[in-house]
Amino acid sequence: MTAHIAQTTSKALEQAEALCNTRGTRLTEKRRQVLMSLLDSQKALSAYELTDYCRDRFGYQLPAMSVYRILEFLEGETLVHRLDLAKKYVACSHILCDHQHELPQFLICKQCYHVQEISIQKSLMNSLNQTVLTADFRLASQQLEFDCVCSDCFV
Amino acid sequence: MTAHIAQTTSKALEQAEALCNTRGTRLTEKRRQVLMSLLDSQKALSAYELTDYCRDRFGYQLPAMSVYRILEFLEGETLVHRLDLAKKYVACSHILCDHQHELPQFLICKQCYHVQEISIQKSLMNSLNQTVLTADFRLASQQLEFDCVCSDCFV
DNA sequence: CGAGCTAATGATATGTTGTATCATTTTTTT
DNA sequence: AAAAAAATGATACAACATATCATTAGCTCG
Repeated sequence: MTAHIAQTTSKALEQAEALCNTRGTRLTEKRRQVLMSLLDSQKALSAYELTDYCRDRFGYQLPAMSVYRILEFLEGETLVHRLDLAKKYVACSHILCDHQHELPQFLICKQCYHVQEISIQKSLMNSLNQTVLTADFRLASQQLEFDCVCSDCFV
Repeated sequence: MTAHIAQTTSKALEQAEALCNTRGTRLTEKRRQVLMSLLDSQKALSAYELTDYCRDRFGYQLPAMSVYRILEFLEGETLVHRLDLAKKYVACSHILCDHQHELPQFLICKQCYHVQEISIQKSLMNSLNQTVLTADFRLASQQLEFDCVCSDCFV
């Protein structure tokens, strides 16, 4: 039943499953399918786009409510990131790495929703945190998002 | 009919009106009221919150559609900024200044929606732009927004 | 094994933010 | 005052999201 899957996708799914097992959570069939969709689509998708994607790919309509719950689960397992700015979701680009990562930052192309997960230098983040502190605020999260245009979309 | 207005608010409104006049646009009564609401509330408000604010303050229900149009106008005049992250709107904090400003950055308290308009050092912005370029993206705007917690809300 | 519990999913309703479109009113122009 | 342009109102609807209750699938333990 599982149609063609890119090799990295299938490896990532294995890894994701293993990770869930060690944590005593379950990567159910539907959760797996949502994650697979995000991995394969190679870009950020909204919850409703995911219901479409599942319909097209797996031949059944996954209710939006379920998608939201599944995304919430996957986010809790750090397999997926929610992008506030785009109101979309992406697969974590580090599922296949076994080492721990810094908090990610995201560059989101507001034209095509390609997402690049980067890591901003410590010194830059320090300056930024310092600047924010000076104004008597604190960053709510070190996981920043930036509205961008990618090189493909830049005229 | 105009209830109590803080002095800075009334000065800002004057300045805003003058600015519109020189540009050949009109700061109509409703536009004035929306701007006044944002100035007085001292925090970011959503379009729908503004309809409530107007109802409470001016005794009539300004339709959401009108609020959106008015906000669009005010944004065009740089009297108001739209905050994507918060999906809310704030009065520009520089209405009373007569000089030109750098592009603003915003620190938004995600608890109480107090907004601080700051200006990030050139060097920091340069580094950031450089980092983004390295990933083959460009910032869509230099007007950045950061999800924050303000000192009042920070436990 | 099967009754009972928990976790996961489905179905439905509703809330929030925002846009599209057409009608009406107000203001400006001539 | 008539015609044109600008602003506002009314209505419908789209996209994203949450709340709540019903149902189903999996697990546990006598």
